[in-house]
Amino acid sequence: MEYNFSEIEQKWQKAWNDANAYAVSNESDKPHYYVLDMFPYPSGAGLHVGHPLGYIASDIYSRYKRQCGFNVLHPMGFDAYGLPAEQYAIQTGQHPEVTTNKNIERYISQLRKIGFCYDWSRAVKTCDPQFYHWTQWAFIQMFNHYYDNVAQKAKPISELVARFEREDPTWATLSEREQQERLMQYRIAYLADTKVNWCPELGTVLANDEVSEGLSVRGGYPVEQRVMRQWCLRVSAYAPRLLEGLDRLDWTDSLKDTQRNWIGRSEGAEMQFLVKSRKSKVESGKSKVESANDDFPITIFTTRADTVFGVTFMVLAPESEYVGRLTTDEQRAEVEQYLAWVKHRTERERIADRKVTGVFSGSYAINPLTNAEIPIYISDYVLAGYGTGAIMAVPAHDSRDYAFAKHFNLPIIPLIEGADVSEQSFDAKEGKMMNSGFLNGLDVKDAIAKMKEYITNTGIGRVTINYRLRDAIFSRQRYWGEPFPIYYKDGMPYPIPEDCLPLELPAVTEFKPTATGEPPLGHAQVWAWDEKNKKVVESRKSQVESGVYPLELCTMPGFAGSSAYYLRYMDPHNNEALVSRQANDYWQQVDLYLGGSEHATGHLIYSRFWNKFLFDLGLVCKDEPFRKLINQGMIQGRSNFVYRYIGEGATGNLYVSYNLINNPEYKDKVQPIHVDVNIVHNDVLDITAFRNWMPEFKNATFVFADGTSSEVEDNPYLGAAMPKQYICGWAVEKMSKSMFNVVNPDDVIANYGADTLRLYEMFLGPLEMSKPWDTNGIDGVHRFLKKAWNMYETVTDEQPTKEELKSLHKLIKKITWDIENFSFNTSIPAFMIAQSELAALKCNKRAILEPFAVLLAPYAPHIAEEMYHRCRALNSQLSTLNSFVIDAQWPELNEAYLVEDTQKYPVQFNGKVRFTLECPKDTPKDEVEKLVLAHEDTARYLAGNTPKKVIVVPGRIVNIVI
RNA sequence: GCGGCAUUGGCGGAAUUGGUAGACGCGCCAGACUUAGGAUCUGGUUCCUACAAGAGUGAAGGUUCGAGUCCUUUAUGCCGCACCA
Repeated sequence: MEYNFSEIEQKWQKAWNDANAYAVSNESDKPHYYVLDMFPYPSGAGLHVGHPLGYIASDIYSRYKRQCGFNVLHPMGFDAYGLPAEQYAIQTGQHPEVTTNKNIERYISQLRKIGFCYDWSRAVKTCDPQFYHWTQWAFIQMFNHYYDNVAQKAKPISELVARFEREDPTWATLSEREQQERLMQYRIAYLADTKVNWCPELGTVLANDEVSEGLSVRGGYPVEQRVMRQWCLRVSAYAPRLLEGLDRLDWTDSLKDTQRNWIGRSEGAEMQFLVKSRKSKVESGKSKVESANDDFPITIFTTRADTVFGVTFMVLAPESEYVGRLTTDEQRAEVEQYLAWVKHRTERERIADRKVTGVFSGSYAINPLTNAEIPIYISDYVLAGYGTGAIMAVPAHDSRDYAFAKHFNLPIIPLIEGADVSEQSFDAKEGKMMNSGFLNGLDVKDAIAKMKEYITNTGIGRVTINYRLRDAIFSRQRYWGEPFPIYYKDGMPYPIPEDCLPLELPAVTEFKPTATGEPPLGHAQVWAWDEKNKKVVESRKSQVESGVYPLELCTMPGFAGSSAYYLRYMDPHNNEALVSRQANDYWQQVDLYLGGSEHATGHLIYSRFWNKFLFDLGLVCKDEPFRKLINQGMIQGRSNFVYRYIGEGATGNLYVSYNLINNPEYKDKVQPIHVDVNIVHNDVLDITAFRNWMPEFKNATFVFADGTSSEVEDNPYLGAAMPKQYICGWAVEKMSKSMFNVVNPDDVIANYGADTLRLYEMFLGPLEMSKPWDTNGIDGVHRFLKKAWNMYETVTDEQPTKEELKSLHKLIKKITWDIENFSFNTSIPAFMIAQSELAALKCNKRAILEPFAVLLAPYAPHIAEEMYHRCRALNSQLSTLNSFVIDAQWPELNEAYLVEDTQKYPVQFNGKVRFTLECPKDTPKDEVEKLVLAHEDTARYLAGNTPKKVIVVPGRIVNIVI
């Protein structure tokens, strides 16, 4: 019987669907297991073969866990808010919701064809009001909480208010507005004027992880710096816990390192440098006596406290609050010119052009250790966002300070013995100190410690830890995102009551910013908050009636919806809470999370932050969301090329086969042209399809692999002509439309079936590695399924032989190990070997074939399901379609057959194998040694010598050193 | 600059704890069956070599009875971060 994959796959997909076979309950006596894929953004291009790689792996693991008796939560959903749908809306006027829903439909139909065991009843999409209800709700909680740095957890803002009332007598004297402004500095979700990444082309701000090398990650448009009033999330407050939490996670080291790097903890010290009042300096006798009151301290952060003796100047970031205060009248014009220049530079220019720039402020500070007067400069190599935005410059031991000192001709004092700083700085933290007062002679590490002690004792500073991680900017001047549940009264933000959620995204007809430069929500007719009646009303009413206030016009960024979606799957239809206590207690956390490593510094930080916040509020039971995480590699494209002849007499119509392009007559006379990989099979071009592909190839002629141009080979037999082969070249490139190398899983499924696609994606290589999609091997995998299928032609109830059982048990052991270790690629060879062994034994016994199908089921569920039922059909009582492979338990290992009764020991003399000793498998090491020495071959090879050493390895080998 | 990962036949890749390197698949070669076909089956296929023998996991050292695997140095490629004080 033919392996009719499309019939089998359709039959079982329908059966699973009709029986609701993969619906999961929150109430079960079984142990729980939660397997999650990073949900996709449904792009207009649909899925290509790279997308399902991780989904297939997680599906295999889910099915396996289910077969092992676990209650497995394995959901899928859609990250539905995002820029592409909105950009498309701006261009076409098509509402993003329409486009998004269309794309989601397409994704679902593509995913269904691959045969995943998702519980579709739990599907979520972030743009659904029932879903973003809880995104908005979480935001309100963040607004209503502050981070208590002593307790290291979030606490209600009311507690902070109570503390102010109790401890701060000035609190009561503040106006409502002043109080609110003060609280704003503590809230976890807060409004602040911050320097943001502004992308003029997209008309919105972007978070740091959404910008790469001065360009937006989506679209690649230039990004500039701007100060704007924005919603921010106090992610930085959680930096210590985000860092420390990594130690308890089962993630790869590289991903943990990426996060550690991004969080960027550095131990150091803050120190105060007193700025000499310039007035008293410039003119001491003339005006009234300017006292030391005019002196003020600037705080700097350093990790090299040991180098204070070498500080010869200071540098402030151009955005530093001290700049205005420090600039002297004489320097003001120059400073302002510099500030203007810095401001107009885009981030990209700043990165590309790293020449030394800066300006003297006119002021001097006092080095607290040497009492030397040191000039204060302003330069954009000091970042406002890191540390205090001010540094002490040690040119001898910091390369950036060194370059600056050389440029401005500032003194350089070497502090480490033997360090030559005439050409470059000595940055390494090693060596013995000199020119450093009481630090002289100490090793750098000891000097740092001693200086920290000194700083603490004298009170000129304090030991502190600095983090690179910054607060997340949470406002987007965009339409297609979650609206903020916030309205403004007297310019101050207030959350709308929780029982009024969700605050639904209003309809608009224009997706561009308004004429006055407001975000697109400014176009909404109905977008104002009636405080008394607790409802959204027409925008214009806020102008006239009292009690009606404008609503926030920004929306939330993409990561808002994806930060807690894994919790929602636990309890997706709950209208009372994000997730019920009971559901959360049952599922606990995501046991296995699969997705790309590109989310390392975005989604995976934000999710952990969000989860920790909810944990602080006692709403979730685990403080980390994802216990084990695996990054699947990217699937690159494998492009194919034809080679157009452009040499002498070229007509532009002649294409040379790849194997010939280095021949003298064609070398450097051909031009590679991308050809659609879908009309190439195993690098052989389908000539007819090529001619029909595009008009310019309609009259194409070829030099075929054999070097001739005639399309028909002389045929010694009568009849049909033999088509000749044109070989294409290839290269690994990004999978994209313009390279004509996009492979759609639908096409693979149509030609080979979903089971072949699943198996082949796994066979391609290790899950975590990047690899090109190369269809050349797919036939081999498909052939395996066909051969396996043929074994189920007739199934008998005969007793299996020992050999057959051994083959099966070897397979059970291997597949179990593979799945537990996510080594899916090595399973396919194991199946192939077992299949060929069983076929050689002509095995058609149910006792073997039924477990074989069970083992295959996670990888190729449709064919396995059919095989399984063919086995069960032997017994008519079991032949109903109501039981599925998923009900069958993973086969138990039978140790008796797994291991051979005898063990073979290859015996080596000085590394060369001379004979093989066979003995009972449990023979102890020293017994093996005795048997080897007693062997007749041993005596022959020893030839009277005594062996120096006999090594019996627990595995197999016996090594004799003569 | 800092951090991480990789490097094995013509190709993708196996080798799970340091123990017969090259599993399995592709491709290629030979054969079988066939009114020749992009079907199926069988055998072969790291390199060098007529054989025997030898060499061999980017390179060079080291540890070990034994190294693709561990250590040191180094080369190349990929990824992440980057005036982070």
